[in-house]
Amino acid sequence: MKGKKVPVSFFTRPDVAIIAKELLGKCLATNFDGNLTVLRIVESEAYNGAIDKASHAFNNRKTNRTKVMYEKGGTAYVYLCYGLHQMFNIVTNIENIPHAILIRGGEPVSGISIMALRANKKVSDTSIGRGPGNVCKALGIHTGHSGISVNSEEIFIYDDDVKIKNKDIGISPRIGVDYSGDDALLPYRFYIKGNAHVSGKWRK
DNA sequence: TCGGCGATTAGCT
DNA sequence: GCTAATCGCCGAG
Repeated sequence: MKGKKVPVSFFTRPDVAIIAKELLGKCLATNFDGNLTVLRIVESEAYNGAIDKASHAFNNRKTNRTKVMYEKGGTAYVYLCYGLHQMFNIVTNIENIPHAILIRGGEPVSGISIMALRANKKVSDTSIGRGPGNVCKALGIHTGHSGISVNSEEIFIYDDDVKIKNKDIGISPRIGVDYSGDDALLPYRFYIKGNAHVSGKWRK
């Protein structure tokens, strides 16, 4: 791996949408059992805590599952959806403010053959890392990793100085959150335009 | 304690 | 385009 780890202070800043946008182009790496796998983040979504109906922590809802979102920025929040897909989020802001960023898509950078094996796909398959469930499958992340730091030995983010130009960044409403009324329209999804590893699928 | 449902995906048609 | 798969979470009772 080349480049430097993103410090925890990157995630403890107050504006979750800016952090989500700045994550584009950075690398998300996992290192389980000596198997290093890396995806470059190409799609992300911001969840704005207590005032965001689409967030699990809306209205400061705090349960056994969501309590991880109240940790300080830089903590991983992983949960199971539809009984079979795991979603990987990064908690942001300071302690007790439950902001989070969902990683929705990534381009394979390193450990590609391992990721293909985990996903039961070919190395050339661009659907590895496209969609939040696939990101977790490729990187080997599961709900047991919820609560650990994203600046740890097992999971970390690093910056290898790949710069994404503003004109190459697309912004849109979030996917799959129709149930959240007006908040479903918020422009909290960020992606790299034209990248093959961005999930383009819209619900309904 | 119980029952409905979800920040989705893959595989058909 | 449509839908089954599949199970932990959470609010109601």
